[in-house]
Amino acid sequence: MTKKITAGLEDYIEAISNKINQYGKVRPIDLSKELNVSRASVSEALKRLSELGYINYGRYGIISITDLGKKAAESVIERHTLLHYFLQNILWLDENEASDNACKIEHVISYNLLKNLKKFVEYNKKNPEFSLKFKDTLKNQ
Amino acid sequence: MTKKITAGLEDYIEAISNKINQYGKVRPIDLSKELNVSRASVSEALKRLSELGYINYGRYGIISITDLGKKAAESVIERHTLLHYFLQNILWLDENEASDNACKIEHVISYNLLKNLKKFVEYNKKNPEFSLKFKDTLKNQ
DNA sequence: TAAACATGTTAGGTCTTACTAACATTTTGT
DNA sequence: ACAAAATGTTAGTAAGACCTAACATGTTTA
Repeated sequence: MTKKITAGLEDYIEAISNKINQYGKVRPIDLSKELNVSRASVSEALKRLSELGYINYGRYGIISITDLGKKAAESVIERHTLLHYFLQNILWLDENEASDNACKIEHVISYNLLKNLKKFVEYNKKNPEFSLKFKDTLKNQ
Repeated sequence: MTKKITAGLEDYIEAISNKINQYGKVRPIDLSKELNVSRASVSEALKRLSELGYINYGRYGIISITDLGKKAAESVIERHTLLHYFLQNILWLDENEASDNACKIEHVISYNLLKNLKKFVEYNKKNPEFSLKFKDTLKNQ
């Protein structure tokens, strides 16, 4: 199991990983915009993540993720993706609301909840009638 | 919609309400044990809740909940109960894990997530085959 | 290339939440 | 009733997360 990290730092490592995957790099300013925090806060978070061994970073240097950071990022992103799918395709929340809620819930769920939710989503994909009928009942209200 | 309150204070107001419902009263020491925090932390939290108008409380006085506090407590407890049910009877987590996860998720979900989850749980109660079959697939692994 | 602008860092605050240790008050037990 | 134990509060400290303002460095462009 990956070492513990605060919800706040999980948000940073998640955003860093996503930006690097999308654009090949991230700058502090991108994180500032993405996470709606000041450049100063980003600077502090990067320093902390770097001290904890999740990223490589130095004064004015480029940001890269370590293996430890990659594991952490994959773990958060897995939780996020799964929750987002569940919220959007089973509870039928709209895109934005699914995303917002996933961003918060992803930091607090246990491993077994993740495991069972994963199986639930799989089972639902194989047997989609239930959630589709549920969707219909939502409309007629 | 009830005014915003931090996750921490929500835990306190929830515990206060539960204890009063169970025993007719609460003392700081009960909250300290229930929430696994120091007596000092409870003291501070009670002061804050009282300043915010959620409880009536003064030095060495008895603790009672205001109408505002009752609304807040009902709101958290509703979320908790619903999540607990979902986690225990649809995702099939055991009692303790359902409870622990509900305690954390209850603080971060949106109103629409609550609303749809409520409907989902209702729908599931009327059509329980899906979750029962899902339960079987969990066993055979 | 040098000024203007964008971006990054640091310094110094604030707020919330928690802690321990010390002190105050209340309750219990003899 | 009074000492001992339990409970409640206050003071002082710390960590996390955020902020603004000032300063440092990099980049763009006239």
